[in-house]
Amino acid sequence: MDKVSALKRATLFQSLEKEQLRELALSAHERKLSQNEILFSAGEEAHGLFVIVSGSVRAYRESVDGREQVLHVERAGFTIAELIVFDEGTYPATVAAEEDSVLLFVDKQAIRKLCLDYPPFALTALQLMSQRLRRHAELIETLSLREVRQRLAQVLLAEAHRHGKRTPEGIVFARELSNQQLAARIGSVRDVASRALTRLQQDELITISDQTITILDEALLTIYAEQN
Amino acid sequence: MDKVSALKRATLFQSLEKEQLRELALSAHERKLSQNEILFSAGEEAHGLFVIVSGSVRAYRESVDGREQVLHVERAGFTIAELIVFDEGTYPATVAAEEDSVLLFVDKQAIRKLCLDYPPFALTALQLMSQRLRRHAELIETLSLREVRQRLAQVLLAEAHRHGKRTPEGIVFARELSNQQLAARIGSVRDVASRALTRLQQDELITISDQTITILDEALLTIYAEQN
DNA sequence: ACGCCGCTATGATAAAAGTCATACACCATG
DNA sequence: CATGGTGTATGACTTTTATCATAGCGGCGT
Repeated sequence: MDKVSALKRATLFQSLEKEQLRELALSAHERKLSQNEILFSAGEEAHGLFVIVSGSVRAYRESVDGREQVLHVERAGFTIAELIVFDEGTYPATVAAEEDSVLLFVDKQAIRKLCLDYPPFALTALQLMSQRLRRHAELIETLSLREVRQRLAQVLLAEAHRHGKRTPEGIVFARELSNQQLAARIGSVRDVASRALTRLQQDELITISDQTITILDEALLTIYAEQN
Repeated sequence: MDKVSALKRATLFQSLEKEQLRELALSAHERKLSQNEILFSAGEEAHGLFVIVSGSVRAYRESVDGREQVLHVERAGFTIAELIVFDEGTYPATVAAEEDSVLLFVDKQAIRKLCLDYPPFALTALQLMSQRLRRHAELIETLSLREVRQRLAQVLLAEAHRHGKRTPEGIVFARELSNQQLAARIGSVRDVASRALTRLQQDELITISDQTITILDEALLTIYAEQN
């Protein structure tokens, strides 16, 4: 793998010069993950961050009885666990591969050095952290103030925006998440997610057939997700 | 008010030299808030951040039916809405005064300039954002995976650590939060918070009398808050 | 073809949370 | 001292969410 060009594709390293990327690449090493393989667990000692070269990973927390809540999902070009570079703490969440993935580990000292030597990089890092904070704030609001079916609607809308195609019938996209995965996103359990999905179909907000989901009326579903 | 020494007391500006503080102080201006007065609302155009000089403020989101979820509470020496400096977005939450408070507004351009001119400052900012992210992750876990009474227990433990006094009977602290405020912290409503509080007393985990709360057995309450 | 695995669906029921109504204590203020 | 505001407590009830059990589908390897 060409580590330099892999790093270059990451948003975090956008502002860096070739020379800086080369230096980073020296300390970077590759890590391959099969689907659902755990990269690290919440609370583990942290020595660096990871750049996602291909595939995608999820960061989640789990309760004693095995229930999971996904904090965020990151895809190629993004980084995971940046925050441990700056506060010297342990990993704040467990991270596992959503699909087979390739990552690059980068030592935290190298990143800190970049911040000090090259301020524009620090600004990029701050921007990324800001976006993450915003998304977390959204998630907090959703978990606290909306109910299961609305949260599910939000996830479906997000999926639609990520990889849906607009057609005369509505926004169409391949179903990539099992009921179990949906449940982990919305803070519930498999059974309840299944029912909620059924209900959205009964209410004629979506249709599902053949692992293909159609959002019949985006505006309507959006109102439904946010109202009350 | 001496703006320079007020700024100096903020964690965010810890690493700055006198000269830099003086320059910041030039553009800073004071804002006084009475209890519950709103500083800004979620979604408003943002031009800078605020340093809390005295008092405390809460950042929260609300639903259409008026229910609130507190994201975090900040006290003197801390800053609020730092993230808007770095991602050019609007304010991510509504902020209101928990008690009568004095704040200093600082323009975002001044902060960006500091990041570029003086990298150690950027690192401090990144550290603060990291801590905020960690706390948000905790909140997400709590909201998603624990039930009301456990969330309440967590809030009480946090209050105890913040301003409780250890005595032979347990940790004692003045009750500063109404049922309504407790509810907003744990993502529920007044009635439910009231019942949960009653229940914690029945279970002999805490006692309340005369606006004074005693945590009878910290270890026990902690287990209760986290277990299952 | 067969059983096995992973996934979905759904009925029955229980538990948790929320809603609504009422009552009461406390305190400031006219 | 009556009045209104604020905060608390609690019973009765509904809705939402979770749990448990069962059944079915489709793919896969032996």
